[in-house]
Order: sequence, then structure tokens, then C-alpha cells
Amino acid sequence: MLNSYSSADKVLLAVDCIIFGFDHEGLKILLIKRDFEPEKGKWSLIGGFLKRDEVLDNAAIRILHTYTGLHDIYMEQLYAYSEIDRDPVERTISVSYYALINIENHNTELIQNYHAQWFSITDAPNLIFDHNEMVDFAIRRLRYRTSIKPIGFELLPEKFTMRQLLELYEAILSKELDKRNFISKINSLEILNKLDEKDMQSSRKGSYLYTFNKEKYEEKLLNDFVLNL
Amino acid sequence: MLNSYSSADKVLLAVDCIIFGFDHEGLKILLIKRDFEPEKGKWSLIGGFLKRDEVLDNAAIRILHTYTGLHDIYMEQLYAYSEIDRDPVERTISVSYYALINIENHNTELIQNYHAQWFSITDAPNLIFDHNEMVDFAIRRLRYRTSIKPIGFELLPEKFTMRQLLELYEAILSKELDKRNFISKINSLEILNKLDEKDMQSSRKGSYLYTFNKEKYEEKLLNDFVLNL
DNA sequence: TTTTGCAAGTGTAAAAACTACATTAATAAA
DNA sequence: TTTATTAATGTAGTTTTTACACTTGCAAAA
Repeated sequence: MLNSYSSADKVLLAVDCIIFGFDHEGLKILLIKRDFEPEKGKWSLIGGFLKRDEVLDNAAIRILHTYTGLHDIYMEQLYAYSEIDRDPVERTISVSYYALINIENHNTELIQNYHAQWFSITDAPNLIFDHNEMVDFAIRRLRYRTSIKPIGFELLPEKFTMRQLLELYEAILSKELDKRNFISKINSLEILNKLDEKDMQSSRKGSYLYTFNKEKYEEKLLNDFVLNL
Repeated sequence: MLNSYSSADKVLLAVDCIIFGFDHEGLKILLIKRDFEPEKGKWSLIGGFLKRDEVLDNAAIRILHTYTGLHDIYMEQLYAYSEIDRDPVERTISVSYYALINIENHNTELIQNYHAQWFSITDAPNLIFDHNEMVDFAIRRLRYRTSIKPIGFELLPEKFTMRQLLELYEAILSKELDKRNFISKINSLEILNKLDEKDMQSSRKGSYLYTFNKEKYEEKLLNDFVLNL
């Protein structure tokens, strides 16, 4: 019966996290070599089970923290996966989340202990269960997000060059962008502070470093816009 | 432990459906007067519990069918709600879905038996639990969907006038649209068949009836576009 | 100290998209 | 046949977007 709580079936509820990072090589995801059955030794998203007294958002935060040591990370719920046999051991529904993290900030020791590893999104291994599908979904969502909210604060080091920002957008959208048009579009958002300092790694002339203007960035996060790149 | 299935907590998993319909009065949702405790007699979304051998999509389809008699309806998963006490009886996570239906097609008797009723989205009663939040989310998603996929096939009668289509978009986006610009933008999608037939209800001149070109409509459903109305 | 090489930085003109808007057309009812 | 009512239709002005190439500043090498 629809109105009967007592006769309804209970299920395991899991959370799986697609953790995005960005470095000079491009956009990456953090994967883990699974150390228990089933599928022991295969690559997988990091995940865990929801606890009785925990909301999904907090489960995702807890799991991320367990594997990376990070707090206060941007996460967003994506989708609930419920195929009957998606997990062969027991009926498990999994809710996916994605996180954006600065690849330099996480606890390296911790991720080594868990046999976790960063993989380029263009070059990631096959994953267990329906995790490939989850990653595809997350990439699509990340692309969409990029067109309505600013991005980068979570993924770039504090100081970065225009080129780095450009390359981040190119990696996410997986297409080349015109440098001049990109710069003027980004500038029109008014979320960047141009520093006097230059980064001299990349060229002899050196390129100006920028930081995000946190206040304006967060204001823009609240109010969606349309950004055609 | 993260890797232990046996010690993980199981929970009830519910599905709640935001069922959208459209008629001459505007955009509506189908609500039900709850006939069991808790919150008996209050208005609620249509919902039910996931069964052990059922995927979420099918649970949503089953629930929609139970209350409306309809099959083959466009539905889309939205979001998982997991606040600890969202359902006071027992820990229940609910996954929301939305459906688009032609308001004239459902089984009227059936919805009467269930004390279900259509409410204008601008004028709906307060709902139990977190169902108001679910409805808000669904409306936002419907608006977004409208900007990247064609809409109307699911919500309008087979033959409809341009004005009806315009009013549907206005109701969804909750803003006035310029008639001429709207028509040329819609026509540029090339998803409509203009019939020779006219609808004479609305005026002395009569207005042409259209149908959706199902093939092209479905082709557009697969490949997103950007439609600025 | 001069020259060389390298990526950074910068502006504009043409094309496309979008907006605002008012008159004529077709028909039924009086 | 006149009147009343809503449907149908096109364009000019503005804004946005796109495509594109040369100069600058610096460090390293000659």
C-alpha cells in the first residue's frame, strides 16, 4: 500500500563523489583503488554509505574530508542512481555529488594511504559499477555551471594568470577559446583583482597575476548570469 | 566503516512527483489531499515508496499511473531530499520527479477517488513536509528546460494555436513575451506543422491550428539548443 | 650593450542577434 | 454592408558577438 510505512522496503543509500581538480595538465578527477570486495583493486569514485543521523550533503562532506582532509569545499548534489544490480552485493541507491578542489591543497599523505590518484578526465581508467556514467553527468553539469556562475576560485591557486584561467575554461568546456574575447568577457564580470605582481615562469615578459575578488565572486554565485564563451 | 555493507544503515526511499499540467487558466500542478497520518487532510505531492525490485524511474512512473491512469509520460528526476526529520514518522529520503501531462487526458474519475486536484502554481496551498521546496525546484528546472529543449508536446492538446503556445511559455517563464518575436523564434526551431484548419473559438478571424512535428521535436529533444525568449 | 626570441597584452570593424513596434487581414455578428 | 474583434505579418535601430594581427616588455644570448 502506498500509505503504509511499515511494509515499505528499506535500502542502503550511498554517496559517491566526483572530485574535480585542475593543474597545468588540465582538468582531473580523484579516483581510488578499491581495497575491498566486490571489484577490489579496480578504480572507483570515492564514496560511502549514508548514516542514519546524517543528511546527504553532510555525508558527501564527510566522505570528501575522509579522503582529502579538506573542509569547506564547494559540493553539489547531482543525481540518484538506482539500477537494481548496480551494486552486486546489495541493493544500493547512490546519490552522486561533485566537488571542486584546489589540487595543491589536499592532504597528499591521506590520499596516498587510500591509494587515491588524480587522473586527467580525458584519460581516466574504466570505473566500477555505474561510476563512468556518474562522471559523465558531473562533467556535463560542470559545463553548465560554468555558463551561469563564475568558476575558478575553487580550482585555481590563490594567484593565477589569465592564461591559467583561460586554460581552466578550455579544459572544462573542452574547446578552444579566443584569448582576447575571453579576457574581455571575464573582465566584464568584474570578479578579478589585477595585482602589480607578475608571474615570470611562463615568459620573459611575465604575465600579471590575478586574484578573485571574493565578495563580488560570491555575489555572482548567488545571482546566475549568462556567459557565452 | 566505509567498506562495510553490513553495518550500514538502511532507510526508506520515497518518490514524490510534481505533475505539471496546462490549460486556459495557466500552469498547474496536481496535488492530493493526504488520507493517512501524519498530516492527514493536508495537501501533498503525489508520492510513494520505492520497492525493493524497482528502479526510481519506474517508481515515479508507477506512482503517476496510479493517480492519473497515464502511461508514457515525460518524467525527469530532480533532487534527493534528506533532512533527518523531513518525515516525522520515519527516516525517509525522497527523490523528486517532475512530469508534464496534458491536463485533458488523465483519468478524471481516478483523481477524484484520490481527492486529487489541480492548482494553479501561483495559487497552490501550503504543502506538507518539504514539498513546497520540491515544487519550487521543479519550476526552476522546468524554466531551464524550456530554454534548451522544446516544450509543449507534453502539455498541449494535439492541435493548438500560436496563442496557446505563447501562453504556455509565458506561464512557465512567468513573464510577458513579444508575440511577433516569439513566433519567429519558435518557427526557427522548425518543430511545428501549420494546419489549414482554424480554431474559431477565439476570434472572428480564427487562428490557425498547429501540431508538433513529432520527428523534429524528438530530434530537438536529443540535441540541446539555446532559446532566448 | 645590442640583438634575439618569446609569450603577453591590446582594439576594431563586420556580422549576427535581438528588440521594439503598428498596420492590415479575415471573419462573424449585427 | 458595416462593425467589431483578434490574427497575422516585417523592418529599422541597437546591441552583442565574432574574427582577427601587431606591438610591448623582458631575459637570455651573442
